[in-house]
Amino acid sequence: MDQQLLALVDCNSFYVSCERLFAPKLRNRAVVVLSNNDGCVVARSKEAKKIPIAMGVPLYQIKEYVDSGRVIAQSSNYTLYGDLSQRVMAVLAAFGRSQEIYSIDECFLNLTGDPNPFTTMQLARQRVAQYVGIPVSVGIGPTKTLAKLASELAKDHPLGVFSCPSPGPELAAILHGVPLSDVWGIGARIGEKLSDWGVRTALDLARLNIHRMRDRFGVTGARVIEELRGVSCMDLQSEPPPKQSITVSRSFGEQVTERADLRSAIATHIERAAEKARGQRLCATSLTTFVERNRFDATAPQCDGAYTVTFPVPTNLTSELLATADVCVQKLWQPNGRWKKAGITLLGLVDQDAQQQSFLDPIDRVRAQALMQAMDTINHKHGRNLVRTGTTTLSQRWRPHNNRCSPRYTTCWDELLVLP
DNA sequence: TCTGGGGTCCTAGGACCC
DNA sequence: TCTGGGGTCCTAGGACCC
Repeated sequence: MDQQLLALVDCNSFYVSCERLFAPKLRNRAVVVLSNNDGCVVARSKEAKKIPIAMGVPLYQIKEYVDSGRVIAQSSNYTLYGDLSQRVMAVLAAFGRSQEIYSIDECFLNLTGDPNPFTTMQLARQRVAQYVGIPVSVGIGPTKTLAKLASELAKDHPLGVFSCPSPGPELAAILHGVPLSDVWGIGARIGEKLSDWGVRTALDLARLNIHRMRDRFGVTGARVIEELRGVSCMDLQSEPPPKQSITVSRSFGEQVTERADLRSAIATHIERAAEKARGQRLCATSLTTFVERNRFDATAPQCDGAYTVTFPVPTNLTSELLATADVCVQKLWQPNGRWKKAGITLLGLVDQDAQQQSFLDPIDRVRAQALMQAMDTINHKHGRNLVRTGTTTLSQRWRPHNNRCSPRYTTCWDELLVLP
């Protein structure tokens, strides 16, 4: 069995690269792509990173750069990015045994057994550039975490591909140069706490006592250490796992205080989510509506809230989902509320086609059992071939303990047939 | 004045059941 | 007055990712 070998392919400044395909004047310039309402920066070109412009900064904070022409700010076009992403992924799929599409601009490839992984990835890079026109960086390593880390190093590498050495002094030297915050899975919070322990670099983390990490940060923390040591804890998933939730949310352009405005926004989000669910052939068991105040405004009254409605039968029908809007608004609205954001999440997703099945299964089971009993009894008594027919109805059973309903099936026998 | 949107996983604690 | 322990389900909240 070959030692596992993975590659992480990452599109460079993906949204900016997409925009550059159709606007050559954006090349070699500092470019940023903005979020939905042109609110803040969600992508930066290499030149913009150098200035530096931080990820996520609001547009007004870099207004001077934009006004002076030093930085070009571009509105986003997610349909375009989604389309180009599919093309990039399709080209890359041919270069590994299997592929896991991790995000819109990244995928893992399984290179296990490839005698020349570095050459293969150089070719992959060329092909993507040739067929789609998007520049990519490739990191190669024995675990996802190391491949990811290598892909960051690849961005500064002239060949655009970087291969992680096997665990040993050479790898240790590399990890020593990587700040903790660049390690996949270590965010701001955990990074800060680890810093208090004197852990500053990826090497410090790889050498940390794993039990200490496990006690303080759980299994996810311990996994990061193992992966940095070359022990794979995260498998490549070539089949995308089934979706668990669908969210639609938006910030308001300006604060909302009116009940009707809140209802209107929620209704719009529900309609959009219903479309998404039907598009993916999924039905929801529950719908959560949430509202938030402006978290940057300390004077805003506390009016955050969430309310969940559970459906007796999973649904993706706009009308059925929309019917919950009024009760949600009623629960969440308050006289002095000033809201900045509203959204809805569909949860408990089940396959639309399988849903029909699971809905019928219990009925069939009940019916079949009752039928067999009835037939046994009658046929035993009368020595004849008898069978009963009837209707099965679905009703709800209230569960006070968790404020939910569960389905109840009732069968009503109404006919006695004699079989020939 | 102006600050995105969509996900996942893990854990702790409460309620319930046997 | 005494009043178990183990398992499961559910939810809220925290942390992370792109």
